Amino acid sequence: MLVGERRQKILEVVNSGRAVTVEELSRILDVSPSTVRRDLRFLQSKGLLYRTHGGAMPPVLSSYEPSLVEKESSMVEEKEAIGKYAASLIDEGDTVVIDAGTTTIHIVRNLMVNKAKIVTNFLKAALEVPHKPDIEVLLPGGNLRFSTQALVGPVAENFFEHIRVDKAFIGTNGITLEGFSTPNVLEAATKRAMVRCAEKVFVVSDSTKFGKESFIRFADIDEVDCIITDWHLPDEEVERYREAGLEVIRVKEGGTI
Amino acid sequence: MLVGERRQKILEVVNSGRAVTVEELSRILDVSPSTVRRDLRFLQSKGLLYRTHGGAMPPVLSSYEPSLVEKESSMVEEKEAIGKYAASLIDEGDTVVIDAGTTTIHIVRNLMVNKAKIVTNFLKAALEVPHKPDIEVLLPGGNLRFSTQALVGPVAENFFEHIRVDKAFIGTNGITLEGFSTPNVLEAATKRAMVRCAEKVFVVSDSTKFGKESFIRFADIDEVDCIITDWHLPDEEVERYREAGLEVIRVKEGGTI
DNA sequence: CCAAAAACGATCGTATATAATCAAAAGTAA
DNA sequence: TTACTTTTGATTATATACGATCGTTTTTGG
Repeated sequence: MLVGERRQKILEVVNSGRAVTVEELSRILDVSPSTVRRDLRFLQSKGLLYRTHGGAMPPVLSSYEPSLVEKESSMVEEKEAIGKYAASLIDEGDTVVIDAGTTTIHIVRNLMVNKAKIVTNFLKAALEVPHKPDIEVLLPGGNLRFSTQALVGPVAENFFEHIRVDKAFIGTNGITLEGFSTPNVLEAATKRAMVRCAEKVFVVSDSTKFGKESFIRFADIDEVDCIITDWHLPDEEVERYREAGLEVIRVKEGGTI
Repeated sequence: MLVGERRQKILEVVNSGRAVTVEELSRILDVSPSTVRRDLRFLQSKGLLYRTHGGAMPPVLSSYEPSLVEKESSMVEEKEAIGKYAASLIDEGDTVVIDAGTTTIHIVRNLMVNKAKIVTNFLKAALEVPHKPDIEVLLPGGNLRFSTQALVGPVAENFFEHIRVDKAFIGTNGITLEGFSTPNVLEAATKRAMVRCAEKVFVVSDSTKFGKESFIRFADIDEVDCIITDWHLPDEEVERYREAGLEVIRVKEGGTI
């Protein structure tokens, strides 16, 4: 069997959604474990699977932190509606920070203004900002996290500590009455810096994140001005956050309110 | 049998969906393995099949081979060879700067090391660095230029002024005995900062840039240690730059010297 | 926490595939 | 015919793939 053929078979097995062991692949493909390991290393370097001790699994299942591909596939309509509405809040000439995430990407895709300064630590977003003469895209420096395409670390934090912007749109993995949280320490630190550099802070998040608490808290409830979420969030939940002093906006399908 | 006819038959076999070996094709078509390899090489260069050690397979099956779709710009083979050779100059554990450009992208695609720190102002390159645990990708901040996907401006320059790296690989649009030049003012300033932060400076450029002078000069001839170019550059030209104190490396096709 | 077991990466010798080279053959044009 | 180019197959040095081994790291199960 040819090298490429074999690697293709490995991808078929792994991307069918299940995890597989080195020993198993070695048996199926009739090659030594060494060879299987070499192949897995190669495929991992291309980002096509995730290597774990003893075997491999699809990249989307790689950790408790869902990858971009997976997350983008769930709640897409809701996220798009949220992004569209959030984009409508950006005024001509504004300077705004846009966080990394599967919801925030829809903000830049729906940008309406002709003049603005967009600051983002999200490479995917930076590349999707509409090309207009008076729209400027600024990136902080930092370490690139492959899984989320976000720039993080001390360089990024330092950048945000030295700028002031009109509005920040932040994504999150968990929302409770205590605050907002995310699974990754580095990204949390960056989000914290972004929150602090903005005049007005918006959290954009679909309704499934409410009531969940992730690993690290990056903002207290009173550090955020407004939550933009979708139509599924129940009234009583909205009420609780309003009583805590936040503005809560539930967008309807299509991004209206 | 005519050449075109034979190649057509190869495509029929391969695009029927299965992988095929050189030996098998040699027998079917009744030509030598050398000829089969020549045909396969030709067909691969057209993106019509994917070559793997020992044979070939349809391009759709080789989802891990991205370079098939992008044969857009000129001097692709030369640039790839230059990039491959430049990549081989990066040692384990090095910290290197990689500039934006159509040649430099091939450096990251051919990275061989397992441990390195890659600093680049080129978003496309940052996203194509192989995912390995000890390879770190660092971006300077800055303004994003849409046309080149490069980060430029004062933020980027300031970043490079405050770091030191082992090697820098810089692209250029013009090379004369006076120095190196590029059309855009902002990018020139960034290149200048990159040149100054590196222990050893390599310029990577295909041979068509020699003798041309672009708008802004970003480095004098003595600020660069080595030029890596392709096999088309004539001997007398090489000699001129060597007399000026530069190392000039002409890579052969495939990235060897 | 520790120790046994499993999996790992690195390395090496062997086998195979490949590109580069060259000379012969076949085709082309004068 | 001759001079020239293209195509081909044989040759050879180089590159790549592979499995086995071994010392190290990670996981597991007390």
